[in-house]
This record gives sequence, structure tokens and C-alpha cells, in this order.
Amino acid sequence: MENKEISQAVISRLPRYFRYLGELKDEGIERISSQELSAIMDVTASQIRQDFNNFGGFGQQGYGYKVEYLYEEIGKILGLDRTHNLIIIGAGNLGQALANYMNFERRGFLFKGIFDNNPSLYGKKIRDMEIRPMEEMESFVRENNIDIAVLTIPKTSADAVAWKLVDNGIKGIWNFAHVDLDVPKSIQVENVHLSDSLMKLTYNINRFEQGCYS
Amino acid sequence: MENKEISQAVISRLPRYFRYLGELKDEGIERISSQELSAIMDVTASQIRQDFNNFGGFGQQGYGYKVEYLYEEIGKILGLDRTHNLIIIGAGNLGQALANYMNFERRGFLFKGIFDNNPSLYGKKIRDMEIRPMEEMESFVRENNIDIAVLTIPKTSADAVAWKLVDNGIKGIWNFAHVDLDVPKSIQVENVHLSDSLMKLTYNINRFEQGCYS
DNA sequence: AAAATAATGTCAATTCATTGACATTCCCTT
DNA sequence: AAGGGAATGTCAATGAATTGACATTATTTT
Repeated sequence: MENKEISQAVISRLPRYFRYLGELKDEGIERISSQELSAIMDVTASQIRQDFNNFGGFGQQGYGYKVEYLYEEIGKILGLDRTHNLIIIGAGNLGQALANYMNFERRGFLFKGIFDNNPSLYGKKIRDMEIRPMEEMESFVRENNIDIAVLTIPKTSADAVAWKLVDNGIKGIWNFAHVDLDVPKSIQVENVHLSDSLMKLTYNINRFEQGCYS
Repeated sequence: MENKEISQAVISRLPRYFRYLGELKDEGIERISSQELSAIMDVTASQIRQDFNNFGGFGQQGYGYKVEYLYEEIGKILGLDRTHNLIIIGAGNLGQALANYMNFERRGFLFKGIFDNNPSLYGKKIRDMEIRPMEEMESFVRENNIDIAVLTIPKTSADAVAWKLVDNGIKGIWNFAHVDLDVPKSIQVENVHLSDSLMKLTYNINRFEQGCYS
């Protein structure tokens, strides 16, 4: 019954831990101390221990952490021990690329369908999956217990589509549309605002150039 | 000679301000108060004023902010008043999608080339741009004053490619490869780790389900 | 032209996140 | 089996970010 809220700052770091631990595991390394992990990942050992302790003790004093065990536990925290049914809304460049590029199944994401409202795309196959017309989306979500929708549609229609998804039982939205979706707080939204990210990059480039270095 | 370092927390919020101000501008709205913006964007008015004041006062007391002026100024801060030469490394699903999908030119990013090491792609046209062999990358970066490289290649080769870019004068890397690049601090790196983002989403979905609500 | 109003700029207070320090616990060796 | 060493778990201290409060200054109205 752990019920204290864990900050998103901590959560944001978990996937990175997970990635490094996965690599260590693949290298056959069995144990690691916060000190060693600290050196590899370039964060403080204190933060590592603090982060893990949010979820209870995963280590053994005097020994360190068992890599495989820790890897599994963090995976569980992130929900990667379960499967999630996923669909992609919008079969444009980005939607198709994500369908092909992300190795969804590897982490328990079952790619169940891809939708678009452009009739010339209907039936085209992406990863052995026919592109379906948008009209079928709502019933499909309901009948196939879809958990996650990936939104790769223009921002103008994003909110309307999001609400249709919500009304049919979606749990989370991975939002690539360039708007902030206005959905109930019970629906989890993870935004990937690519242009925002690129702007941060240019800020930092310019800052560095204008900084004391030149 | 403002020289105090501005926190990345503030920078991360600037693109979002920029987006909302752009929309307000398009709607023909000329002035706005931090109070009103606060209501629209769902952040505190205090934070808005604090954020803007990092860069000097953009508003007028008793009046508010001039939308267009503020929009322009934030654009300048983000470096969007200049042009940046950009190339894409890796013409796989994601690289091609970004080339087609991102409206780079709109914000001053000049799409100058796309590279891959798969000979069967050489010469294929993406946005009127032939895919070039990887071997030409280094000289191309040098000779065309490329500022930004978009890395959409497998993680195994990411570090090696990054260093070639660095050696030929790149200023920033927009990194979609699933590794933390080990480049000099003078090179700006903006990571887009898509699977990390998706894991955060599943964490939050599961957290909500297991929370007190069910 | 002067007073009233409105909203910024800024300082202080609070909250949140990170780091440092150390006692505790467990492993490993003798 | 017992003691030494090593690294966790945790608490306290520091530092950073956010919020709240208000004096200041510009605008607008009378």
C-alpha cells in the first residue's frame, strides 16, 4: 500500500536507468553499486539510491544491486511486464514511420491497427496491417480493448479525435500533434512536441555562441 | 551584457509560450495580460512574469504584453530569427518521415541534405533532395556550413557518426538514436528518446489504474 | 491634469529536488 | 563463527524552482 506520489522528475529518469541496466545485463554484468552506476551514467550516486528507494529497497547493503533483478523491477514499475494494446491515428509520414520504426512488441506494446481519413490510403499495408478508415476507429477501440492511441494527426483535428478515443475507453494518448490536448485528468497524455525540442536546441546553440567563448 | 545563466526549466517553457502567442497573434489579439495568458495556458501568472523577466521586461505595467512584440522577442531568444543549415543522417523510416513531415523552413531551418549508408537508397529523392552516401557527409558538413545534424541512425553507430560531425564543425545534434552521445560540452545535444517517452506513458497509465480510483 | 485603475517587475516565502553525510546492515574473509 | 569492510537506506542540509505578495509604474478615465 505504498501511496505517496512519486514525482515526475523521478519517473523521467527511470527509462534511462532501465536502458543502462539492460546494457549491463547484456554484457553479463551481475552486480553493480550505486557508485559504479553513477560513474557510467554521470549522475550522483546519492540520486540513484534516492530514486530507487522511492519504490522500496532493491539493493543489499554491503553488496550493491543485482543487475538483472533491478532491471526487472524497474521494468515492472514502468509497466513493461504487462501488454498494452496500441493503435496509431494518422497514417502520414510520421504515423507510418513510427509503425515501422518502433519495435513496439519488444516492450509489450501490441500494435493493433492504424487509421487515417484519406481514402487513398485505405487498405495499404503497414507492417502487415491494413490502414483503416477513421470511421472505424471508435468501435475498434471499444471492441479491441485499446489502451494507448498514438496521435500523429494535424493539430486542427487532434482534440476532436482525442475525445472520441476517450469516450471509447482509451487510457493513454501518446500525442505528437502540436497542441495541448484538453482531456480528462484520468486520461494520461504524454506529449512529444518535436518542434519544441528543436527550438530548445537552437536556443542552446545560440546561447553558446553568444556566451563568453566565441 | 546579461550574463546570468538561464535554467533549462525556463527554456523548456519558451516554445510553448511561443506557440500560444503565435495562435493569439493569428486570432488578431493585440494585447494580453499574464493573468489572461495564465488562464489559457494553465500555468501561474507569477511564473509567466518570472519567466519573461529572465530576459528583461517585455511588458508595460498597467497594460500587459503586446502579443506580436512578445512573440517576436521570444522567437529571437529561441534563435528563430536566424537560419540554420540542417542535415539528416539516416534515411530510414524516421529520417524520411522527419524530412517530409517537419516544416523545417517555416522556422528558419534550411534542409540541406540527407545521408545514409545503404546503397540502395542513394539517389532516391526526399523532398527534392537526393539521398547521399554517408562517405560524403564529412566534406558536405564542412563545405556547406551545416549547423545542425538530425541523427536517425541505430545506436550502434551513433557515437562514431557524432564525432565525425563534431570534427567537421557541427554545432548541435538533434539525437533520435537511443544512446547518450559522448561529445564535447561545446556541442549542443537535444535528445528525443521516443521509447523513454512511451515508458513514461505506461507508468502513468498503470499508476492511475492502481491508484485510489479504480 | 490629476486621480484611479490595472498589471508589471521584483522580492520574499514556500515548496520541491538534489546532494551530502552517516549509521545500519549485510556480505565476505579469516 | 566472528569481525572487518563495503555499500545501502535514510535523514538532514543545501540548492533550485515555483508561488505569492506588493510596491511601482504606466495607462486610462474623469
